[in-house]
Amino acid sequence: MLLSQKCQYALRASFHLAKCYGQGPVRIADVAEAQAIPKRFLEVILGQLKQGGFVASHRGNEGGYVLDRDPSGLTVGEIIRFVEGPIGPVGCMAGDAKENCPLRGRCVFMPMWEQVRDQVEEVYDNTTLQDLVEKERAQERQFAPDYAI
Amino acid sequence: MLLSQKCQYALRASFHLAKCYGQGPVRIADVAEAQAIPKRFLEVILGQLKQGGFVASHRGNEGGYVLDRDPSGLTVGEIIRFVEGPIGPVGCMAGDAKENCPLRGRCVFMPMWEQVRDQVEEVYDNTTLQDLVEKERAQERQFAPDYAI
DNA sequence: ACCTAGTCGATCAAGTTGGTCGGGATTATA
DNA sequence: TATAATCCCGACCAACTTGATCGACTAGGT
Repeated sequence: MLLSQKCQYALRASFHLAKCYGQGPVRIADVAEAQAIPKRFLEVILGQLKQGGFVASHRGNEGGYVLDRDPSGLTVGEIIRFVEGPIGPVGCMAGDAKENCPLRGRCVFMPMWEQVRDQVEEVYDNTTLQDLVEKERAQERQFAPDYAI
Repeated sequence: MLLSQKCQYALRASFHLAKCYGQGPVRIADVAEAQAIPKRFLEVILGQLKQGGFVASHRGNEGGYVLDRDPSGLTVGEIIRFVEGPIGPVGCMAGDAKENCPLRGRCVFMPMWEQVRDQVEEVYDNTTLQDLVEKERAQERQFAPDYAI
């Protein structure tokens, strides 16, 4: 039912890097502070996202992380699937678990599960990090429209 | 992301009792066998559903469980909420967890979470046990239309 | 009285979650 | 080349949840 904390952290971290896209590396500590994520745990998460090709890192002084994908082409769904595995309300919809279902083929719930999965994927796969960044910028303009005056 | 095994068992058990609605008590062992649920575990689950007023039990010889609600008025959503708690992709949408969110008020993800929750609830709250029973009966007619000849 | 079934509380192994820690490797800059 | 900043890596860990199992007990019908 719920997304793991780790997955939410991964999304928030990616989002933060999307905000800083094109501005050079961002330190783990900065991401951690901005997004209220435990720093040591974030190290683990960013390392994983790096394996997946979502982010890239620069070591040493002046180092940090950058988003390694164009935010306008990177969806929330991709990140969730990478961290959590296939999207869906039950495990028996994908992979080998599907074959092991004792009710294989005659499970009345399956159409409902599929309906839910499709609805959820629809949302996650049509939300890009760019969308979120723009949404936040729009909100900031609304609540502090004259910050530059 | 996923519904717990327990919740799926609860749904399958309720569904089975809905199939037998109006035909007297069904033994735990029968439900367990029909729905491929570990019997001892099912005891626990049915006990819980009884507390929630979803089912009723009759002890002694010829005893068993019956659905204590009209299947046409009992939705999947009700059962899921009873077993799993509030529906939604993240914990910080309901109750006290909402207040504890470090990003309270300015979380860009919240509208997306709400969208997902609404879509999922839409499906679960509009599927009754009666719907599922009828769907299965229709399927059986399709695959074995002449079983009574 | 006796059999059948539900009931209740304790218990439990294994896996997942959500982290933490120490120290090592790498790089920019002075 | 020293140094400070920064990421990197594997090990470790406590707490919780999941998915059960067991034995003994209680209630009901015949």
